[in-house]
Amino acid sequence: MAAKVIGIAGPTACGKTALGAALAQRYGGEVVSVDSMQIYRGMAIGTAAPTAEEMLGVPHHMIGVADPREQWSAARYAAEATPVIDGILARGKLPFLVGGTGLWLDAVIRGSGFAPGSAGGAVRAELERQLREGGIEPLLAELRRVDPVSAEKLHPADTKRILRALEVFRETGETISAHNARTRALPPRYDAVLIGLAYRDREDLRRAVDLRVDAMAAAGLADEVRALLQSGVPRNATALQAIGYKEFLEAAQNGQTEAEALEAVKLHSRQYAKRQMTWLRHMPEIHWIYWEKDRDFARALRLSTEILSAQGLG
RNA sequence: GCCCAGAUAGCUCAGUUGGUAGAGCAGGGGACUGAAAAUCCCCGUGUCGCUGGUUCGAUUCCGGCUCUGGGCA
Repeated sequence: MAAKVIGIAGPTACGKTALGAALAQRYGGEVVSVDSMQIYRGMAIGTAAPTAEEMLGVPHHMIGVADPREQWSAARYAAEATPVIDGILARGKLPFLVGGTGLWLDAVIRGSGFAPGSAGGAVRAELERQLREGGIEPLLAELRRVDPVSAEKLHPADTKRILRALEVFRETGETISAHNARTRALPPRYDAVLIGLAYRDREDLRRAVDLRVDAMAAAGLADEVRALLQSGVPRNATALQAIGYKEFLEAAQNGQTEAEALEAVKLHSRQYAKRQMTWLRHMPEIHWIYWEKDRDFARALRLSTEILSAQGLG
């Protein structure tokens, strides 16, 4: 029987961090962040990583563990987070997986099911060269030949996934569609109880995002971005694709003000939240808790414990 | 007060040699298995400022009015 873990998901700025820490405190658990940008060091402000006070004395893992010059992936994350989760379980405690990166959450719970090959690899580099020189058509034709199922599903403009599909086939001889079908059928590594947190009204989300971004600015986001650049993080690093960072790089290039950069951060955060909701909505096993106008934290806590005890926890 | 230019989708604007209109952005929906805070796809009816006139027919042409820029007083 797979071990039980709790997952807390939801769009950005909806209070996952606070709820996760409070629940972990109540249940004597530990928090594992599931966030593709909080893993990088030196990005606490812009990624809204929990502060010491916000952690409520609960141990938090997988925050600030990576060099921002590195490129982490969902697979790398799953490989590193799994022993951490198992360690928590071995100590007889309950792991709370808290974060907004849907794919990563999925990946840890499922157990690493990724096929080999990755950005920076030799096969990928070769594919990227072919794309540059011949365009997508020949590659798409190749994919149609070796993996018609994937070719049918992918839009011709989705070069990232077309390349990845070819990469998997070249690396392993198995098509990515066959690989995915096979790993999907495997039992998940953990038995996860998923709680989703979201705003009932989109306008409330918007307000929360605006407030948070203003708070980040007041906390010194601009300085944090500068410090990252000064420490030698290249502008094209994955870490600097994070919302809250890339906008400052762009603003500097276009001669825009910090205020304009912050407006872009707010806009991109809203659009990101929408994409997160799209991802989470297709997971039917999530138990949703919606914030009403009053954003009643005590109620969210109560509903959460009800969900958990219904699942035989607590 | 006079002259000129503009007034079209939430915003910025294009367009219709007269047959009721379309881009970008915003917004909405979706996809997603080693870049995922990434990447990709789909979705455009709105008194064409108001009001008269010409016309079979006006958002388009003409007159008046209102508003907004700019210029002259």
